[in-house]
Amino acid sequence: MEESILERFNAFVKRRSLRRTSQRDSIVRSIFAKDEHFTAEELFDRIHRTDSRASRATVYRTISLLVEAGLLREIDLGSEEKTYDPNFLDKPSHNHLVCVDCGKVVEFEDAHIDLLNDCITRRLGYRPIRQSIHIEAGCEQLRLKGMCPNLLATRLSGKRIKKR
Amino acid sequence: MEESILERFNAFVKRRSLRRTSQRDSIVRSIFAKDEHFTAEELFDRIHRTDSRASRATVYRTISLLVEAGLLREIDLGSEEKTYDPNFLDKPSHNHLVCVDCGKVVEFEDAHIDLLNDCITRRLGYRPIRQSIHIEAGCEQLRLKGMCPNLLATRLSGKRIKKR
DNA sequence: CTGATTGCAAATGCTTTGCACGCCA
DNA sequence: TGGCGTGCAAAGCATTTGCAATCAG
Repeated sequence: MEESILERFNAFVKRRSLRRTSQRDSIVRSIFAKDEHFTAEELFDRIHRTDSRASRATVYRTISLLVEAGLLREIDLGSEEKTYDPNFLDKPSHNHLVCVDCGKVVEFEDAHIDLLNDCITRRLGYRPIRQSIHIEAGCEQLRLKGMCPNLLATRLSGKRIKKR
Repeated sequence: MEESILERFNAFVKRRSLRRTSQRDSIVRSIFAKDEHFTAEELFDRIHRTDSRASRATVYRTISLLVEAGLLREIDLGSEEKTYDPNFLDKPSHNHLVCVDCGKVVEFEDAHIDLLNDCITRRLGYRPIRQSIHIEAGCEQLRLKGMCPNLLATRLSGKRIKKR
């Protein structure tokens, strides 16, 4: 799975007369080893926690290349930093729900929504290209039972949820 | 119309034991005199082109206050800087379509979309709070007739359309 | 070989903040 | 009068860029 993405990236690199390097390979592998969203800084940390090595600048530059290649997408989760989503190859038209209580991000696809958005776009006189839905919602569990497992997990992991 | 918003802001200011100042008044008036989206920097320029005076810091600080007061909303139009939308008081649940050709932003509301999003949110086990749809689309006119009036207007006005 | 790539540090650009002075209540 | 508010410049931060050394093809 990851290998095929690496191959696609290398094909892109060749097509553009760029060069394959160990840093680029490491970065691409690191990104697609998980299905998690990440910021540039988080990716830089993740890479440094393994044997691989790549400078901050190279991480930023490779992310840009991946976005240009269409293998990675920048998404808006409401955080200050740019966030990237490696899951658009599997789910080309998914959307995001962010829990305001625990910060958990849920990905979802919905054909009805896609169709409706397409209709709206055409009715406005435009040609649909891309659409994304950002839902902010609260834990139903937290409201009903007074607690939410993700909230707990989030606190324990010390993950910060920055709000704009 | 703008006056009533100013009144609401001043009520908010009083409720929080803050103070009414000429700078805050000017900034609020300037924002709600138009229905245009803006960045902090654009607002700062706009204010300085009139008789009013307010420092950059005060502009930023007042924008934050307005967002806290629920009178202004931060939106994501894909630009690098934070963009603000003064139209949520009139249209509490509108969305944005951005034309990739000319950068024009079209606001639209749709009850079907809102309902569908609510259903999706509940089906995922969450309590709906807020949802926003971001549509990127192309000028149908440009494709069919080879030109788009907004594209021309945009170029003449020298407005820059930054892409992320 | 030759030009692309990397790493470093410096530069950017938007936004926030510390501080002294001024002004609203 | 007591603070809150303002303006200025400095600080912060994520991201980008210039440049010399290095490396891929």
